[in-house]
Amino acid sequence: MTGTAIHWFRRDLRLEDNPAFAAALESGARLLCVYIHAPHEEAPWPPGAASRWWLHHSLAALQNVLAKRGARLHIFRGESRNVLESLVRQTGAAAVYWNRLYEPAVIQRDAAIKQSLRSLGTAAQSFNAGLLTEPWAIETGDGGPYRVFTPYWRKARSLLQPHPPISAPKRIDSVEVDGSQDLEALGLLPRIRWDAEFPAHWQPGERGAQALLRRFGARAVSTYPDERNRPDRDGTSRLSPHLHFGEIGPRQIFWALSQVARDAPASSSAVEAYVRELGWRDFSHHLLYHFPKTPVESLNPQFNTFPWAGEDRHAVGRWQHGTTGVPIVDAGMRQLWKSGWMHNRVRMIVASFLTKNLRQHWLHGARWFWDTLVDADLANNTQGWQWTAGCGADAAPYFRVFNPVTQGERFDPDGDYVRRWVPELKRVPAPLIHQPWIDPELLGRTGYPAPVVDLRASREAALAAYRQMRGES
DNA sequence: TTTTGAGTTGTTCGA
DNA sequence: GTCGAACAACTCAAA
Repeated sequence: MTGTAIHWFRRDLRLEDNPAFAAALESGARLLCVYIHAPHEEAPWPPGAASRWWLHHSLAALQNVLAKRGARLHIFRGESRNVLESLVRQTGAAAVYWNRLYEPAVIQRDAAIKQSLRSLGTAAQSFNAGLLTEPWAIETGDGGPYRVFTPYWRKARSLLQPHPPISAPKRIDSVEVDGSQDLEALGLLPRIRWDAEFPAHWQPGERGAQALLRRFGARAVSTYPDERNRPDRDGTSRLSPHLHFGEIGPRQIFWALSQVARDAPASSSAVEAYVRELGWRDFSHHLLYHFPKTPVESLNPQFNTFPWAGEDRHAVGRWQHGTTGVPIVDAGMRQLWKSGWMHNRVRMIVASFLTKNLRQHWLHGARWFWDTLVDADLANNTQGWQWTAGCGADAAPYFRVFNPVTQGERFDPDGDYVRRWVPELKRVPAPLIHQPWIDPELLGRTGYPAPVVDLRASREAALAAYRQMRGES
């Protein structure tokens, strides 16, 4: 055994197919496992409340699997750089290993840490554990970044090969140091217990991720292309929060689903459809890396003159709490509040409603999602909101305003999704469930509010606003 | 350099 | 009920 190495866990909270962790073990050194809580270093987007809930339970799960293999997860708080340098001094560690992240602030921090460790004579090595392909590895013919998904994906997909995952170690030869904190001391759990229902929906940690992947690969993936649009069904993988925290990596998923397609060729086009969604996740990171201002600025500068309606706290509040009087919107917002997650189809509907019907700036929506989603991810959240608002890369054309009644009737045809999350409407029959206001007497009996805006008039106002912006530029 | 083909997820209207 | 066209040009990426 030669010396000590540090593995710095960040958002790679798994043991299987963890390249940095595997390299640290491979080095033959004894291993010090570290997590450093430093949310201020992710400013201006420190983890939101739902993310913190997830992180708490994911770290607890990681502590358990490490303990079973003879290692302890050391938890610290403070400045990442100070903590790491102090640990290097204490242990005489020859190397620090970690997996890369792609948020602008974190990239800067990590670059500085890498440089300072090396200047102290400590090796610092980083790896890719979180993406199929890293942002700088895909270039246009001119050597620039892509702004359109389809050519991006053609290129990226052509370079992609499935690789079997690196196995988790059975036994870890570990090092321990003093000064580690209790997980509870990080204060990640909410003081007001709005997370009461979360455990019924989620199992944070690597085991939970693997269980979902097995279930998805065995059954759901074959019907994914159609079912993924149905919020009333359980047709999606629900892997997004696990991916965000690195409890599973996209390359593990790609490998597992490639095996499914190999064994059952009929499912291969469905597998391809899902892998393409992993491609969108990569593409979001590609855009965030090359356009680092997009978390706070529209990618399309024309939108700097867009006539937003001005912040309407009342309307935004009703949107946040699911009392807009538009059933599919309210169902989505309440699903988000109660479970920390919202079906993707419904995310588009509620985002279109906020940015177009209420004409509120997309950042109001992005910030609420950031605080309430267990899968809140800066790259995906930014791109998703900019796409819907029409100001992002490859964005929806301006005239594409979702009609929540039509969307409800098409994708929640029996109204089951609405009834599940909006119990006031439990007894409203299918023909009216997505527009109960057309029967005022029925609406009165339910106690459900009338719509906060007129759908037709607000759609026209949104289109007029876009025309105005384009006329000015 | 210029040209060309193409572009996640929709809605409305009129035939 | 179903179908196709209009909605708006514009920018991207590659030949």
